Amino acid sequence: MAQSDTVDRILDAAEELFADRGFSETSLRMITSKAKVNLAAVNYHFGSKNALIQSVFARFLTPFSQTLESAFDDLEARCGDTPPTLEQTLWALTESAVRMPQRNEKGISIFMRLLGLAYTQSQGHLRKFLEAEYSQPFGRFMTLLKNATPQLTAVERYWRIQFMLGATAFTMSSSDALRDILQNKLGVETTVQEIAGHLVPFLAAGMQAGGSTPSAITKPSVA
Amino acid sequence: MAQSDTVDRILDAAEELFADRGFSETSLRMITSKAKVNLAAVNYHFGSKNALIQSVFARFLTPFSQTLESAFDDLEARCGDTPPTLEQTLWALTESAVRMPQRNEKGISIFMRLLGLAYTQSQGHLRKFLEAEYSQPFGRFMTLLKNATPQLTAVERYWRIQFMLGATAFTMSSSDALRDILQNKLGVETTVQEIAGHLVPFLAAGMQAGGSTPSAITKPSVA
DNA sequence: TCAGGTCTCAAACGTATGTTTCAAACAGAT
DNA sequence: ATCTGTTTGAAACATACGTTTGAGACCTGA
Repeated sequence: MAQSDTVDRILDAAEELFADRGFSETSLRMITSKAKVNLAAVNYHFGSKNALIQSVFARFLTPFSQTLESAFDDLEARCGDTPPTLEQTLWALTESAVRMPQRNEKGISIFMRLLGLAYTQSQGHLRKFLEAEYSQPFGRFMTLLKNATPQLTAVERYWRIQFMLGATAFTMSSSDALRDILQNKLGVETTVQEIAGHLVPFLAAGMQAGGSTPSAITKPSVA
Repeated sequence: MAQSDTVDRILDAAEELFADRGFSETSLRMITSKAKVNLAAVNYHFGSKNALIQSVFARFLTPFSQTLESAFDDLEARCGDTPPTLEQTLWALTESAVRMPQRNEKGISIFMRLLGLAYTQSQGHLRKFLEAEYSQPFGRFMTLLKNATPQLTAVERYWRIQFMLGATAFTMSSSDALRDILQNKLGVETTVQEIAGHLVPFLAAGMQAGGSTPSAITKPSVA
């Protein structure tokens, strides 16, 4: 073999196992046996398990962030002086995710699930790595959101962005299971694209919700 | 001591460590040393680590589900024949969570974080346990949601409920960190109650969002 | 052909985990 | 006070983990 494909085999196996089971619950031995590769190859090629985790993210996040940047470029060019709307911004993000070239039919699900895991299982090292490598498109997305919702106070916008991230990360991270449930309960087949089609209007409506707290919440009674 | 408090000490320590670090990342030795209890006590009192995890959930979920049931009873009594509105239903849930008697000032955060972990880290055994033990209040909540949003199709409602769960679980599971960030960035102090005050209108608006997909999403170009 | 670097392999290392063991300490009832 | 079942204690168990080792295979360029 001209150049070893061991690296890619390890990345493929790790990506799928991580997405299925999480990071701590996936051992190097599971990965190497699925990849049909020697155990030592991981530490030889990547140095450590943590570095492997970061490499798995880098492999799809780097092209994705480039796709995203150019989608934002297009959007801003199309809008001229007026800032893009909230829906436009959300759709730019969504389409960038969906359009990513996939290695296989499960690609987009794995992609989403890994993103969700990155948020919820963040191992410290992963969070630092992602912040260091991909803070720019993230910050740009935040700026677009800010300009698309000038009516919100900073505090309100902050929380609503967290809610959006939560709804997205959570749903996508278990999109496979949720799709199966829907298939069994209502007999409906669903694509990731269709999930996004439901999600974006939900997020946009929540983000632009009117006046807050219709009934003031009562303080908890101190026992 | 009349009856050993070892069990409670273990539960307290486990609850806090699980909330901080997740399940797989928390060892029995961490728990027993934090609880100042012998290692073997866990297996003696609970049988296994998995059973301990379930006990941690049972300790706060059982009283919570009772509180929730009576909150739903009150709500339905107050509404008479007309079904409760979406906001009313969401507030009933939120207030039940906030009103739960807390063991300490971090109680509500830990409560929320554990719920989030239950969803994202679900170990199989935990999911089965929760479904077996607490399906009734959950199903009742779903019915209330259904009656409060008759305009939605079943599929649309299904996805929007997932989005609500995601936004809630995710936000609450990292509410401590998010509150710290807000404190540092904007100098704003926040209580969990206030987070709920932001969250409920967001959820209600998203749930009742109007017509879907303002711009049809394009199919991914097959490379 | 051969030397040198790249890569693979089986095996072992040290550490950490969940669990078990069994003797000692304890409690409450007789 | 003594017995009995319950709870604790220190230690060990078996297993799994991430990582390291050193010898061998392989390819490449001279």
